[in-house]
Amino acid sequence: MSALAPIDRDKSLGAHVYDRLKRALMSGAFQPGQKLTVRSVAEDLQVSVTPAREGLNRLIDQGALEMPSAKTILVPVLTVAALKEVATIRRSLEGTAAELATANFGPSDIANLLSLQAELESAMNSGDYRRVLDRNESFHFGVYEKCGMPRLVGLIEAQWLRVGPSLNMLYPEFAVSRRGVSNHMRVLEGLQKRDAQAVRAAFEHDIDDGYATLSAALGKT
Amino acid sequence: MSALAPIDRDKSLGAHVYDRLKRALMSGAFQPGQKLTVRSVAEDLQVSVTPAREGLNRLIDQGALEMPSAKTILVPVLTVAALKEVATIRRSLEGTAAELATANFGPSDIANLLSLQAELESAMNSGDYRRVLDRNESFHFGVYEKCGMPRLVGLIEAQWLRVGPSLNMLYPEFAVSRRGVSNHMRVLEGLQKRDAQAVRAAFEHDIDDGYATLSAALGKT
DNA sequence: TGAAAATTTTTGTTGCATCAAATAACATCC
DNA sequence: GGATGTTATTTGATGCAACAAAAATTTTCA
Repeated sequence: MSALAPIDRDKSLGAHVYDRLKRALMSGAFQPGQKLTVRSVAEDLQVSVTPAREGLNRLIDQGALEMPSAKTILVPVLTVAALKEVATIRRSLEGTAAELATANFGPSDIANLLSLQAELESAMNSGDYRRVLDRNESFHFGVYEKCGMPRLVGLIEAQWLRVGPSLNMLYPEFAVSRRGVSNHMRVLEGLQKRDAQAVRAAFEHDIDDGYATLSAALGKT
Repeated sequence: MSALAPIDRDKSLGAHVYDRLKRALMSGAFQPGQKLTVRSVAEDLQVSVTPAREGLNRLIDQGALEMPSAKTILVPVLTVAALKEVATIRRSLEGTAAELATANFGPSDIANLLSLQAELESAMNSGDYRRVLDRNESFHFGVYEKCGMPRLVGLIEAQWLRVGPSLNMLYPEFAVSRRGVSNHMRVLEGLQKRDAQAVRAAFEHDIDDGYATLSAALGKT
């Protein structure tokens, strides 16, 4: 667990632990199946066990970590069934967020997305898969956040957190899939035409493609 | 907070606290706006502050409780904006769960729902609003749980928990609305015909009706 | 009388020792 | 050798005292 560094203390330590673990999870610092312990996290982050346990429990609550038995905390290994369920939830939630966000998009917002997409493609061309994943995330949430429903966006984040670790582990196979590019293009077109249904459809398609790719990669494990 | 009684100790105390608070919230034991404290919950449930705090924080995490400042925990007062957001999320999630559940329904499952609905209507006729709410909840989750996606059902539960306290406060005005009956009827018809889209539509309609009623009642506060 | 300041009380957070249970390591036996 | 029983270690949970900050209360003063 030395993939973590000490944190600075201003607000709640438990919240800090949660944030740091979340980022570590999304950036692929932990392997699926890896065991975490309250004490090791506490030591790495230089806090006592109480806030460490709080951060871990929050992640367990939202399904970003697993506790198969009373004394073991694991980074989840994504099963095909779990992936399918997350994909189903994501389709509902992200489709809705995207649909609602469309009306709130102005030219400058679209310009921001365009530059994000450009960065994504350049990262893809240079084989920088980690940056591909990062820009992809920014693109998606750049749209969702404009729906003006923070609780909805929070739920979506929780779903991403469940797939994050496995996604990172498989990212060369995943990020190399170029179908995502055309889906994002259709998002941008829909946004420009203010066609909410088209935007929703593009995101749903993107999620379906990602699900298929990940599902196939998972089967080979 | 004397609306709570001591709990028995077998599994995790924090989990128990969470369960008890959840039930208390859904059954209307707390008023929206009411202040909760770690110590009072700990005392009522006869546990130390650590598991009490854990249970409270879990509820805060999923939005069933609020923490407007660093030292105050509140039962949320539902704003119109929050209600609208919850209704949007519920439409997505519950619509999807209902749609997916349809294929898994057999005759005995439908019979169970029918008797639940009969109990609901008899409770409504006798003016037992609390029982109306209870049977309504059982009806909804009786369908959703058959979709075979526990994570999805968990997300739905979290949404109900957000509306629960305010729902209970207003339940005479809310439960008296008879539009729910015809929506449930359409659910049952759709289930019998195995028409997933009809079932989804019926639930979405039910949620919309509930939103409208609650929204109106909320405005009068 | 009423607003501002000072004081007391309340409150969530944190660190840590302790506990019981689960896990791991090891030895034993057939 | 492999299964089984035994011991040692690790681990999450819990209770509790101490702390700093926020709230509530009281006092002060114009």
